[in-house]
This record gives sequence, C-alpha cells and structure tokens, in this order.
Amino acid sequence: MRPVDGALFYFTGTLFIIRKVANNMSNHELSKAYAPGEIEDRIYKTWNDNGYFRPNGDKNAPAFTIVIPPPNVTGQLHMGHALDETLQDILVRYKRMQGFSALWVPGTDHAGIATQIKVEENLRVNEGLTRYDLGREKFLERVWAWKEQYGNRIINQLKKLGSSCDWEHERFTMDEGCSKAVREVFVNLYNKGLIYRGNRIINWCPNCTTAISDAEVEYSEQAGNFWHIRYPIKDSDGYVTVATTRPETMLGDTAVAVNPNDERYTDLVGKMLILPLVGKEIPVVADDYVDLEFGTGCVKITPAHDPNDFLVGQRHDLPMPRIMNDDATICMPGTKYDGMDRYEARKAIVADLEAGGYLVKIEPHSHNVGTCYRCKTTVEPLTSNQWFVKMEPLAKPALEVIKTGEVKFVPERFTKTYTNWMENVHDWCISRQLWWGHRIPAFYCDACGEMTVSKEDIEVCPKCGAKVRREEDVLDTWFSSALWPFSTLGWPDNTEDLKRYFPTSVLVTGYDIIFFWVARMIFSSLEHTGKAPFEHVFIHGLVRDAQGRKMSKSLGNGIDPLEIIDKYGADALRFALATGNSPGNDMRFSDEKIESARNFTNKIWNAARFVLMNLDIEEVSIPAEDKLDLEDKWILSLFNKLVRDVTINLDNFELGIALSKLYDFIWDIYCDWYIELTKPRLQDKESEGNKTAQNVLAYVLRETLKLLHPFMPFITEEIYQALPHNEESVMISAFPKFDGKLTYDAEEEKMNALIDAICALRNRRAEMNVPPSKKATVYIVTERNDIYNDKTARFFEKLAGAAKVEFTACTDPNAVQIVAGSATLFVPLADIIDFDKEKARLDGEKKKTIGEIERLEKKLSNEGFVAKAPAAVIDGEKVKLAKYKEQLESIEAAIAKLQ
RNA sequence: GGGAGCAUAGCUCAGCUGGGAGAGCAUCUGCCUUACAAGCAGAGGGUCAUAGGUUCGAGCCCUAUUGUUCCCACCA
Repeated sequence: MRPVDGALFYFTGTLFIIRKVANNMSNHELSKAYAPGEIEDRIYKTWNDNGYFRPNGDKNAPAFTIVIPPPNVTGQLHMGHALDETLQDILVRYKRMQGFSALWVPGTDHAGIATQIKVEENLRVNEGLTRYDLGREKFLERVWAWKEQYGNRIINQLKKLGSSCDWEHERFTMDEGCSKAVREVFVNLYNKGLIYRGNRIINWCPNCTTAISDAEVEYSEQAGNFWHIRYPIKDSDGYVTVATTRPETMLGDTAVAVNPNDERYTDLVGKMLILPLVGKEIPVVADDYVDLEFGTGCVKITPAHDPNDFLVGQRHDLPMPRIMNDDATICMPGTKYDGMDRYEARKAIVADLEAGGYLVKIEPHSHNVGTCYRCKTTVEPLTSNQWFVKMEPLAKPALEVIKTGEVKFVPERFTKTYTNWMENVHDWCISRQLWWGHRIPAFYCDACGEMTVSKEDIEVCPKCGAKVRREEDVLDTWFSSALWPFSTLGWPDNTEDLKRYFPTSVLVTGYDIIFFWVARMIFSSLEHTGKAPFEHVFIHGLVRDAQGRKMSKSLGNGIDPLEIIDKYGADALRFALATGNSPGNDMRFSDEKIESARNFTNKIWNAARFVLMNLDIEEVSIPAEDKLDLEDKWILSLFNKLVRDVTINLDNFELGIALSKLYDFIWDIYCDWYIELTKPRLQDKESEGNKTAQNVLAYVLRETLKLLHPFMPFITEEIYQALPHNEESVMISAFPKFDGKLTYDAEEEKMNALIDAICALRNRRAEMNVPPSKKATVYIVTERNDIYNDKTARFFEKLAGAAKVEFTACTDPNAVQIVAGSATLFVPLADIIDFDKEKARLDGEKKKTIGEIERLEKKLSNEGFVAKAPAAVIDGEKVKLAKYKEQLESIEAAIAKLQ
C-alpha cells in the first residue's frame, strides 16, 4: 500500500540543521522562536507524498473509521469546522499510531438551498438573471461549474489544519456513488410504504420558495398583537369573538371551534357564522383542541395555514382553501386583497374590520414565530403536495440502539436530547422546490394518472405507454447526508471498504446538528444496512468569541481560522481548540488563548533546541539501570505515568484533559526541572553521566512528542525528524505504551523531596530579597543522606543559589534556618538576622505543622475512617503524618538553636 | 409547558469513578541564570451560588431554592 520503497524521504528542517551545527561546534545564529509557516506545508506534503493518510495495509489490524461531517461544498472554513476537524484528527492520529487501520473519509455536501442561493445571487448580481431565465438544465450547469470552481477551497483549507484524511477516499454527496445510494434508499422506502406523497401542511419559506422540514424551522420570540374579532351569528343579532395573532388568515377560515365542554358556547355548536369581509358561511364546531382558559374560548380555524387548524379541519372534514401563493402574497381573486403581501394584507384587513365594526380590541401579545433557518424569513405554514418519510417505524429501532448502548453519546447527556426528539418526531418532509439536489425519482403519466417510482430513469408509462414527466422536486440535502457513513464506503454494493470499515467508529459533530444529521444517520443506517452507523457520537459545543457571543457573519465577530494559522500556526490553533474545555460545552476563543498556545509551541521548540545543541550521540535509548541517576529515574517514572494517563484519557474521549497533562509534563516537569537537572552533566562532556543524560533527555523528549503528535502534528514531526529516531515519521510511529519496569516510586519520592527543599530555599531567598547573583554556602543537616548527598548537592548549586553545599551544621549564628521535610538547611544570607522575626516565622511554621498533625491524627483515630476508607487512602494519610512529625522535630530543633 | 447545561481566584475555564481546590491570562516582587523575556524565580488572591441531606469524609452524589444560558413543544 504505502510506497516506502523508493520513496524520496525528505524531512529536513531548521532543527536538523541545529543539530549538525551544534555538533560541528560552529555558532550560527538560529531562530529562537518557532516559525510554523514554512514547516507546516512542507511536512504536510511529505506525509501526503508518502501515503501516510491512507489506512495501513495491515489486513489483521483492527479498523478505525471516521467519516467527516461534510462541509458545504462552496463554504469556507470557520472555527466550528476547525474544532470539529481538530478533534477528529486527534482521534484518527492516535488510533493510527496505535496500529489501527485508520480511515478518515473526507468529503463535501452539495448543500441544496445554501449553494443554490449563492449561485442565484451571483447570477442576479453579475448578469441580472434569475434561475428561471436560464431554465433548469442551464442553471444546473452553472451550479456544477460553481462547484468545480469553489469545491476545492474548503478541502484545501482542511489540509492547512493538518487533517490526516485519506484524500483518495474523498466523496461528494452528489457524486455517482452517493447518488446511487440515494436512489436505492428512496425506492426501497417507497416500496415499503415508508415514503409517501400527500397534501399536508408543511413549513413553507416564501423567500426560498420551498418546503422545509420541521427541524429547519427556528422559532423566535416576536412582539405582536392579539386581534379580537367579531364573527356574526347567522340569522341572529349575536356574534362570537375570536382572538387571533394572524388576522389576515381569516380569509381562509372554514370554521370556528369551541371546546365541547365549554358551557358558554354549547348552544352555538352546529350554528353558522358569517365570515366578516368575505361573507361566507362557516360552521361552529366542537373540538378538544380548544383551550377553555385561553383567549375567548373561540378559535378561528384556517386549515390551510396553521398546523393545528389543519388537524381540526381533518377531524371535521372542513374545506381547506389556500389563500396564499408561494411567495406569501394573498391569493383571493376578485377581492381587493388579491396579490397583497401577507403583512400588507394584514393591515388592510384590520382596517376593514375596524371600519366594519368587527374589531373588538387589540391586545399586545408576544409569541413565537417560526423562521427559516437559512434566510430567517418567517415561514408560512400551508398545505402543499409534498413527499414525506413515515417516521414512526424508523424511530423505534433508532431509539433501541441508544437504549442498548449500541450507539453511545459522549457526553452521555445528549442521549436525552436525542431520545426526546426521536420519541416525538413527526413525518419528515423531504421534498424541496429547488433545482440543486437529488431529483426525486418519481415519474408521472398525465395520460393515465399513474405514478412510477423507479431506480432507473423511465421515458414511458409502464401502464399505458404514454410519455412520462419526471417529478420536479429534489430531496432535502439531509436525505443524502443521512446515508453518508455507508454511501461513502460503497453501499449499496457490498464493497471491500464497506466490509472493512463499516460500521464506523466515532462520529464527531456539534450538538446543533443532532436532529438534522445524527438522528437521521442512525435510523437510515439501521433501516438500510441493519447496523448502527457508528459506535460513539462525540459531541462538541460551539466556538464563541471572546465575549461569549456566537460567531456570525452579521455580527462580523467571526475569527478566521486561516488567519490564525497564518499568524500562530496550525498546532497553536489546534491546541487552543482542544484544551481548556470539556466535551459538549461551548468554548470561547480569545487572543489570550491562542497566544498562550503559541507560547507553548515555542516552549517545545526551545526545549528541542536545547536538547539538540547538547546531543552528540547518533542513537537514543534508555541506558542500563545502574547508569541512571536519581533524576533520570524520576523523569522516566513520571513519563511512564503520563503515558498511562494520556492513553486512558484518549480512550475516554477526554482530549482536553490528556492535552493539559501533556502541557504540564512538558513545561513544568521536563523543561522547568529535568532540563535544569541535566545541565551539570551536560556541561561536563567528560563526565560519566554525560551520555546518560543525553540519552534520557532525548528519549523522553522523543517519546513525549509521540504522545503529543495527535494534538500538534507539525511541530512534533519537525522535532522528531531532527532527533535520532527509528521510524520514518512520528505520524506512523508506535504510540508509547505503559511499561511496568519504568516505575520508580522511591526515586520519585526522593526527587520530590529535593524539589521541595530547593523551592523552600528559593522562597526564603526571595522573601529576604537576596539577589540571585549573591550565592552562599548551604549547610544541610539531615539523616537522609540517600536524598542529600554529594551527587544531589549540585542541584542546590545550580537551582537554589548555593555557592557550595556542606553537610554540617552552620556555625554562623546569623544563618537562616529552612526546614524542608526531613532536612534543615542553613544559609548565611543576612549580615545580621533579626532573631525575633526568625523566631516568629519558625513559630508560625510550627503552629501550621502541628495543625496538620492534629488534623491527620484526628482523622486516623476516627473509627469510621479507618474502618471504611480504602487502604491506599489510609496509608497515604499515615505517610503524610510521619512527614509532618519529622518536620516538626526539625522545626523545634531550629527554634532551639535560635535561643 | 417539557428537557438540558452552567454557577469554582479579578477574567476565561479545568477538576476523570467522592479522600482537604488547579491552569492560562491579569496583579505584585526580583531576574537578560546563553533553550526559551513568547522566558525564569517568588508572592498574593477562592465560605467551590444558597439551604438542607447521604457519607468516616462532598467542589464532586441526592433534594429544594436562586441566577443564567440553551434545546424542544407551540395556547389560536
């Protein structure tokens, strides 16, 4: 599979040069700051050229599959994508390094409405034409041309992020294979009776002039009015008063409904009313739908323009006249309202009602108005002939796989969101009055009235032989997205890919499209493949701006990921997106965050520079145990624990936690301590420990880079290539495994004691305003010479401002005493020390220590605690107690010495 | 009306299956200690929203309350 043989391997970078330069003892001026720009593109190209993005050829390796949530083909990369792709890339790279045959399928979505609108807009602006001027065929040619022109833009942008997709698997929701899958699914569902065509009430967007599904309607609270209107009772002086928020729809009223239990109106049921302005007679019907408490108790019924009224209309067999055209203008030929826009008509009707004495009152009333999620136009509910997917039979198994855990949401709470929706889902309106999309494969015969749904195009009616015409409507974009996990792998054919990589492993997406997409993939996959499409759904939140606002075009607060990459590098962006937040929660993106991420890349870069400057070995391995110093065992032990923790976190989708552990290890442990601790050995080239220090330093760095690689692929590769290494790329190297032999608990404890002592010493010096340049001999009194000895003394010299270390008590009465665990350190720092102040300080420490001892003793003498707490916790407390007791002795000795 | 999230340092947020609270930024002090000033060393700063409960032990589990954000439903 992979063209290793003969492949020109050309990872060469700045750091590689550093190593050469350092070894040759020249002193070139080398970049102190990490400059990602040139490095990233070069590395990405090398990965690609070497075929690393393709699954490894190992037939025995377990498969790991992710399909990308396909971005809109003509879209541009935004922060939401950047987050989504980063998370997927982390998972894929991790699994690939673990030896899985990892496949990440990329691709784009034709995005029906969005793309069509874009092309129409372009047509209007540049040529002054509408799609109707061009006609269907010509218009579609334009859209395809547009797709060809812009389709690669977002794909190239994904590459800038470092996405390790298998580009040879790239798919498009309207390519041949996906189209075949769509057609197969449509016909199958139709034949099973799960797709039907009918005149139902649907959500209509007058601006996009298409039906949209329930999921595509967004509700927004809007201020409006309640108009109370009198409807006269036929053959009577009486009237009923109805209240409505949409007076213009009265033109389409075919009844007034009251609650059957409403005693106020019992006599009215069955009577006829005269519809004002129209003069038509309409009945009063009794229906449970009417709320006794709300409004006047009388509801005007407009079956063609309100979903609830539609149901009432069906129950009472009412006529359902549509009074609006597709552009939401009034359709009432012969009336003055004909042709008026719906809001214009509202004004006119209210005025006329008032003039006619029908208007009782106007009450301010705010209510939720449905809007189109694409263009924000208020949707018009109306009856229309549309295609629907019958949801009930599909929802059942889709709920079941969640219940059984066959599909798991991460975080788990989103199962509830999903379940609530799926339990209450209505039939899915799938037809769209657009041109760009999968055209519905239904054929009408005008001669005999037959409708044929067919996998193959047909020209003539199979029943009567007359010429047929094809359905004009296309399918909802989400209909094809719903098939994405299996259509991209070759379904309906039983391809090798399908067998090997389906079901997929994880789906990574934002919580905002659980209904649109995740839910529909699950029921579609179950229905057509018999399997759930994925095992885990890893949900993330939205990327917001620094103020916590949603990024939006209209607000102009969007942050362009490409600009960020340009300025800070892809690794910094990925770090900023992957850290400091937990799954499913929204996150804020700020300058501070990206700067701090950039600083981290720089820190790694410089640590690597340091290591390389000191490296003159060609191979790196862990030296024999008897060669290892205390600090070597300490860092190896901590690294080993890091491997264990990071692996566990990654397996649990705790990417942010894993990354912050890596950050802490690299910065606080490796850089701040270990590098400093190795300096004495490194500076003495002839020293016995020099090679050991080099080996451990380079080993831990190299292995840590492997752990970090899924998160920050570029910088880790660049440094990996510069270090001695065996595998051709860190990207395909083996992810480190926990090694039981590398656990050094005793050394960890000793090194930690030394660190505590060094910190205590630094602390004292700072408190006393001793300038770092002023060194003093440090006298250490202790019984633990396994910790404090000639070998570790150098740490005090290097890191704690010690001129030298003596293991005797200090005779200088002005020496400051520092108690650190089991040792007391004397430092003659001050010319004259203030005895009272020193005593007060020591007294304070004594008091604090006694407090701790008392707390621990109390806890350990608590029968409940001793009886019920786990042994490890109890032991931990005992160790702490012993430590404090030891410290107390030292403090008391120090106080005694002062007097 | 139903559901979910959030409330922890000045700000933004971590805190995994309960074992005496952390990071980044900001603030203060001192350092160009030749890997890194995009840095180093040190410091200050928190009744973990409130009230109960479970537990030997609660930021974490349970109940209620308050504030806040979001999703779903749509009573015309």
